[in-house]
Amino acid sequence: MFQQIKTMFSKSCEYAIKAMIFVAQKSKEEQRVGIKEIAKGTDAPEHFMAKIMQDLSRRKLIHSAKGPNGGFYMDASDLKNSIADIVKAIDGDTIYKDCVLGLKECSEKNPCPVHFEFKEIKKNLIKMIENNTLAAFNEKLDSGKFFLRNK
Amino acid sequence: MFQQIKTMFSKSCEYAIKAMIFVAQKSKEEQRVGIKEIAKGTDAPEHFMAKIMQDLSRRKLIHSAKGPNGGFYMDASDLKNSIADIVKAIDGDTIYKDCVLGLKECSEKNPCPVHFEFKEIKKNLIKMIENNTLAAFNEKLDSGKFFLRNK
DNA sequence: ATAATAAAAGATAAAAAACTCTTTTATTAT
DNA sequence: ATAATAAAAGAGTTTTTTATCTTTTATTAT
Repeated sequence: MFQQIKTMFSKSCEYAIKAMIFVAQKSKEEQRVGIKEIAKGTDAPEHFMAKIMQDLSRRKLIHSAKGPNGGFYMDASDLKNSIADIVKAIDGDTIYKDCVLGLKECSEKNPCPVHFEFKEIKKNLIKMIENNTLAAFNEKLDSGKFFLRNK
Repeated sequence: MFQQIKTMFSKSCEYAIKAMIFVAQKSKEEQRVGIKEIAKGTDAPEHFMAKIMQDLSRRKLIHSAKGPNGGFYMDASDLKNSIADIVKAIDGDTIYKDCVLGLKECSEKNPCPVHFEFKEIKKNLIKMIENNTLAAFNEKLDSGKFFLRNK
């Protein structure tokens, strides 16, 4: 079988997380960031990223302004959003409820064979994405220690 | 955005894990299991599952025999395979090396912003899927305590 | 040898995800 | 008011994944 890529999140979600971190950093100095700059800065296809930004905007995870000097930006409360909030907005909350084997009725009382094995993993994953807010990233991300582009 | 499903593994991989567990259980009493029975027992589309079984067979994770009384079966060494082996066979080993944000060059020295956050999670996930062999499941899976069908 | 069985392989179709291009709407500055 | 700017929205296309259907090959039992 030749699936090249199978990552934890969808491509859209990967782009969304990158974009949010990118804009978060620029938002420190009250800058608005245009879609072209976001696409370049995250190495994502511009028009595809535009769609994702629309989604994020519609879901109130980010602010936007049309017209000259317009673009995307974040206020203090936007920076409180976590990776989990972004994932929920783009990929939905299936990561919270869905069985790893895709079973609809999988539960504590009616578990699939791998249910209990994955329970802890998922708990840690969820805790992590909930605890990591954009504000927290902003503190960590200082000059050249991390990167968002595909080199 | 309206992706209904975004699970850890691909659909093919979910089916593969279910099928392997299903056949593993039947293999205790030297039974061979036909593709129809596997599809029914795991609530998967028959012809699609057939393709997956071919993959698993080609990759030597399971044995098969054509003709009357033929079907899929496992020997003792097949039962030593872990969930990780199945995942690697179907979804590839991207879970081992790929960056959560899809960056090709992400590494310890050149990390994406979420690299270190996800490092532990992935380590635990990998440990878990490697430690859970089919043989181990066979011991755990006793009468009606777990299920594989979508009810 | 022949018929029946069951997996393997091939070829195609449908659905979802990823990506692109064009038009519209809102805002700002002149 | 007008032109320029930039996001929003609409309408595609392409690629990948999932699923189905048909033909071939191997094996067994008669």
